Amino acid sequence: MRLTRAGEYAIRCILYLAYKGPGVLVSKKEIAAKCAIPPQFLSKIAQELQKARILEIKQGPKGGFVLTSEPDELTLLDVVEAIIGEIYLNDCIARPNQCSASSTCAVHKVWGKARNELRRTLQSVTFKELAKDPSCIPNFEAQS
Amino acid sequence: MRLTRAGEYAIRCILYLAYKGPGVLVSKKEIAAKCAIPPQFLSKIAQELQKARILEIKQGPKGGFVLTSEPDELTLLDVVEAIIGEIYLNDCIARPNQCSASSTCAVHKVWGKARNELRRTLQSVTFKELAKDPSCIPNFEAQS
DNA sequence: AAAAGTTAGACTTTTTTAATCTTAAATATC
DNA sequence: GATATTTAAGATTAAAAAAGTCTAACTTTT
Repeated sequence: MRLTRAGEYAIRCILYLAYKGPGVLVSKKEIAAKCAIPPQFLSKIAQELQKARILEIKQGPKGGFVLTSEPDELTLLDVVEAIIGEIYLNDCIARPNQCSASSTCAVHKVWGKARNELRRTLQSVTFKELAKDPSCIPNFEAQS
Repeated sequence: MRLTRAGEYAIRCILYLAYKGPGVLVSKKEIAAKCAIPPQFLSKIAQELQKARILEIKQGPKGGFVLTSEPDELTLLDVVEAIIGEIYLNDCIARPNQCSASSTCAVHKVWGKARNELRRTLQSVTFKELAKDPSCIPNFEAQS
């Protein structure tokens, strides 16, 4: 019951872009270095984020990533689910047809509730707020 | 971000025992068959549950498992954490020393909050309540 | 056209989860 | 007490998922 590392990396990456400002192009190299993300792995993550229309990738020299979403509309949930897919806490809820028990079952309901709460909590936080607090990633200030 | 199958099995097993009543001995074979759990895997799960003092294992012929906890004091959280350990939603919260960011970081706080909510929700449900609704596992009634 | 930077998909490695196998131990029944 | 039944406990294997890397191709600036 853990967020994958890819998910954590995605959050860091977007946080960094949000800190730099929407519309500002930042090279992959810089992000990888500042956020301690393996560069190739970052590419894959960025691709997913682009598919979700959270950022845009610009190729060629002077290429990099640009945040296209508005930081005050972009939530933690958006980024997490762009990477790991819609959040489910257990298979029973994720694939109801594979669970032989009824969907009205009491255990089922609890997990459903827990899932909704979790999603709501992650949805309540925007990157605009998060980017205000640069303590989340070290050395945000140093160098460009 | 999913409950492991071992966790789901544990819930089913305890639900079945709670349904039968605390203090009632049920054979491993019966539980495995009714709850669709691989018998050997059930042994391992039961061992963990015994360590957590949720049930007791009785060996020999006429052996099996007995629920030792009171169903109205035993929560979903107890059973889940007996199997998968204390719940954490991300590594950053689970192993603070490995996260280079400060523990006062805003992202950190959100995950901490989400985790607390999740644990609280799972803790709010007892097996006494759950066992009232036998729809969770099929064929509860059939046979002994 | 060349060089710099990124893509995209396949591939490999590592880790985790799931399940099984084997030998041993406990206990009811005869 | 011997035997049959039932579960224990640890090692091992298998499967699945996650993490990361490699390669060849594509874009764009100069």
